Amino acid sequence: MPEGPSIVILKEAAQPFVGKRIIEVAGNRKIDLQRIHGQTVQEFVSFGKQFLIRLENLTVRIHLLLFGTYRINERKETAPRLCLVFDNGEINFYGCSVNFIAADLDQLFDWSADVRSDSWDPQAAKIKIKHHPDMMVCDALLNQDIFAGSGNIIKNEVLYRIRVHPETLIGNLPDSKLAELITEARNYSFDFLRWKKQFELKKHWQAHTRKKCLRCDLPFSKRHLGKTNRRSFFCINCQVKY
DNA sequence: CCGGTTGTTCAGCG
DNA sequence: GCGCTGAACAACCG
Repeated sequence: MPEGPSIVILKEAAQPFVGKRIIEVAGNRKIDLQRIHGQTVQEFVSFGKQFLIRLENLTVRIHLLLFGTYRINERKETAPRLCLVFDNGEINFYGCSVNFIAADLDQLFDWSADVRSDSWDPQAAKIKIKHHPDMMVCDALLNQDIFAGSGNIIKNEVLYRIRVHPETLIGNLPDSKLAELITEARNYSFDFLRWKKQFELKKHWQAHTRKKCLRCDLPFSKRHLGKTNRRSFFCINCQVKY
């Protein structure tokens, strides 16, 4: 479900509830959900993989993790972690983390790190990533402080596009390749969003879960790499280790 | 039917 | 206090 672009889709789907009052709250999350009963939705915000529901005096933060799902105006068999009912419908969240944030969102979130947002700042990303010369590029693309919203699919697709081996250290990456890395992290996020909306995301995968390289026809390597130890699909022939 | 995963946090350890 | 590891969470696909 949830790399950043999927959260953008959720935000768009939830728009009918902006300005609406929560007339009923339920869910199996072990916090006092009734705190938000009666509050009005000011706006829905996406930040990376997080979905924020900004209310009058606090914000609900939802993270769908690996398996989280949601339903709008319908319910699943299983009990929702959080259910919000409005006078024009309801939204249900399952298998996710739910927390309340009382702090100012601008203090908490670095909006410039969200690769998919208008606030994305590639120059800021360049400065941040250069602080980690010993970090592998595969870990950098999963670092939410630098590339908020980028996940394992985006990681694999971006590294294949720019022909860089996932174990390349940031400090060894030529400046031109670093620039490509930052540019393509954003580009692929937009492609991901467009394809996901058309229900054809998987069709466009060139690296993720693929068995062989489209460029040279050699078998892909599939290994768990980096400190994040996540699946990497890559071509040792076409992707250069700097 | 089982194994694996588009993710993150936290406890426990050395 | 640090970094590392593994567990926990929980749903769906192949």
